[in-house]
Amino acid sequence: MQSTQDSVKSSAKVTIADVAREAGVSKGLVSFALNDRPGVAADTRARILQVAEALGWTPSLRARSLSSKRSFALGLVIARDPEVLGSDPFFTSFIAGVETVLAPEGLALVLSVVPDEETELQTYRTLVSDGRVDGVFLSDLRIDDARIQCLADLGLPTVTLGRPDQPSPFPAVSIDDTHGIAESVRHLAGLGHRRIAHVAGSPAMLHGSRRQEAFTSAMRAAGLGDGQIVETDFSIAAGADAARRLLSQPEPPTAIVFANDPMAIAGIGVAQELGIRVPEDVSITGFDDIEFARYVYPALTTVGATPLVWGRAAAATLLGLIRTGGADDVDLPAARLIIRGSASVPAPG
Amino acid sequence: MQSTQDSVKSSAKVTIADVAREAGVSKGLVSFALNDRPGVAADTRARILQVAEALGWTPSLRARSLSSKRSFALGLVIARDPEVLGSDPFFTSFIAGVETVLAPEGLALVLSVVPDEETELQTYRTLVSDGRVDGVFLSDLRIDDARIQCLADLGLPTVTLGRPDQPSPFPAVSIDDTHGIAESVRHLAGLGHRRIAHVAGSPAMLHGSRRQEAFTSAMRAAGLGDGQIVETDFSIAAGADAARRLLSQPEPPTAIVFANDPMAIAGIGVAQELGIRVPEDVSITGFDDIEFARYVYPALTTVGATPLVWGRAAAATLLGLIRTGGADDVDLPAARLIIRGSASVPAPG
DNA sequence: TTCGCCGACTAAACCGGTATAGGTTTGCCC
DNA sequence: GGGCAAACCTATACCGGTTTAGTCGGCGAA
Repeated sequence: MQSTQDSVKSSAKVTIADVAREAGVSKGLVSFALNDRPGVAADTRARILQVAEALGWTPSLRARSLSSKRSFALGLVIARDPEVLGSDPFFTSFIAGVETVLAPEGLALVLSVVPDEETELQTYRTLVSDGRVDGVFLSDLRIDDARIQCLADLGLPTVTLGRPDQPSPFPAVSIDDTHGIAESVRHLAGLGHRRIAHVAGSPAMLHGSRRQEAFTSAMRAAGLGDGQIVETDFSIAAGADAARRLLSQPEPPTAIVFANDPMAIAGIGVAQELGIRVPEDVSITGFDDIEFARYVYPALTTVGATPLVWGRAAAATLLGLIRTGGADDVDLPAARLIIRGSASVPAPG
Repeated sequence: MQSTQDSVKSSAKVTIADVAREAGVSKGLVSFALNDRPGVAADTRARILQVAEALGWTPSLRARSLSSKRSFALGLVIARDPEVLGSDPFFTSFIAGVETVLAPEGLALVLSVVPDEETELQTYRTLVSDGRVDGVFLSDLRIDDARIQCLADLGLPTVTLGRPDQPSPFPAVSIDDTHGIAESVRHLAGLGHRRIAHVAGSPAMLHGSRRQEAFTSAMRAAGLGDGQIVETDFSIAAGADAARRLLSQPEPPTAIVFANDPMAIAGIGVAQELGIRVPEDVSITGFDDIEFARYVYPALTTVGATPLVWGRAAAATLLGLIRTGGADDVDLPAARLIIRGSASVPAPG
């Protein structure tokens, strides 16, 4: 209140040189103190940090990027038809989870939405050659996924969402979704269903084929044969088509296990449209537990995925990989079946 | 195939200095040629670019950022409860639209998902002080929105999604959503409905209050009084609650206009749960035309928004603002009513 | 012929950090 | 008391572009 002090003397950004001068040390030492590295006396370090604080100095991200060859950002590339993407709430929740660990670290998330795989590979290359990110999340793993080799070649630190079907140099953060499918089948079998069908996701996608396998083996284990399977691309439209096909048969299944919630919800809609009651005439289960699942009628019996938790774990793992050069695989708790109203005992006969 | 040529001689990144040497000019001139500025002879420029091409030179984004004080990235901050966010497909489509214009320009999108407004303001400040972005999109405009002043103070180029209710220094990219609401009311009135209710979004949000006003004035214009209105926060849960409240009344409305699709879909669920038939006993309309709208039963009569187009327009406008220092407001074509099965003539009586 | 000016181009400073090769102290040991 | 190493710290060269202050040659006007 009493001094016409500096501190507002100029709106020019304060730099490391200002801090160094004010603290009576060299730029280099300020840098060392900031990144707390050995070789700085404790009291000197304290003084430097205090001066920095007083001057309100924030090291320039840009300068840091240039000299340290890091970018302080992580990347996520999503390859999907935007139209289809919209109905899948996975990514928004996943990203929210990622943010919870990035934000406190001062890291940013660079997001790309691209239409196809070729563009996706190109995007990774650009991301690397621009030095835009320090690492990426690899999602929607596919069978024999070309992106793994691409990212390995690029030398870009990566965390895969799920364990690839091929040798991979990257840590995987996975959630066991086969358990939930098996639980679904057991639940339905326990209710008395014998003709259970599966609307599978794309067999080219790892979680699609894995859930399908889980379905088959659970069916066999329950002594129900292989069960009828219709493959889709995970889209709502495809799910609706599959449901229509299954339910229009002479002897339709009494229960359908859908590989994701959007398709299951479309399935409920198709059944109703056909005058088939859910769950009296056909039981339906989904996978994901998206918010809609609780609010459609009947409420969807589904398997609860936790994209937010997944995002958090993936971000923590990627951060560890980048900082220490290595990271272990992480296995999240298996997704569990959530019982609501869309599955019940089959109609007699 | 025949020459053991260079080009792979060293994996070291080729820099502007390499290009300059190879082309026999100075670094500065290469820079001038690259950013095609006056003062370079046409043939010299051509030669430089050709050498750059031959050497496979890509200017370092980091170096460019440092010296030019730009970051070649745009930002989008979303403040929402991640749980609620997931059910709203708006952003994924919007982002996809944004990407279609950013990608060809070599720009990246930095995305932040934050839990509340205070964090959002802080995020903008960090984004600016880190020089992380060259501009941002401001979405989910609120009444008397504090973010506008904040962004103006920060001097961050901004495009608002919709026209704010206060003086704003920023260009607005808007879509008229009142038209669609009015169309909905007229459609329902034309079918013979007299008791029409509105499940409004948050009155604190601009599109919430605007749609509500549009509803009210359309009702009056149709000579149907003010109509019953329930305010929500746009969330599915709130929409379900509102529907339950409305439909449990002694004299429930025969039609409900929902401020968005997720709430409308929840509304259909609630009605079915209560044993109220849609559309026989109650007609329902939504807003957004999310993908689910086509696949629930009955298919949702709703107003078609076009987030992808919006994203494209917003990105183009923001780009223009950043590059030329100014940009005009853009008005997208009004959202139109899409008639499906969830609204029909009311039951007699 | 000479001056002035303009367009093309060069050299070097600069952006704001990081990294590294020295320089001082200081303390300890023989 | 000289020798030496560890602990601290400084000076300076980067990182790879952009930008500015000049340099230089040539041409039109005086």
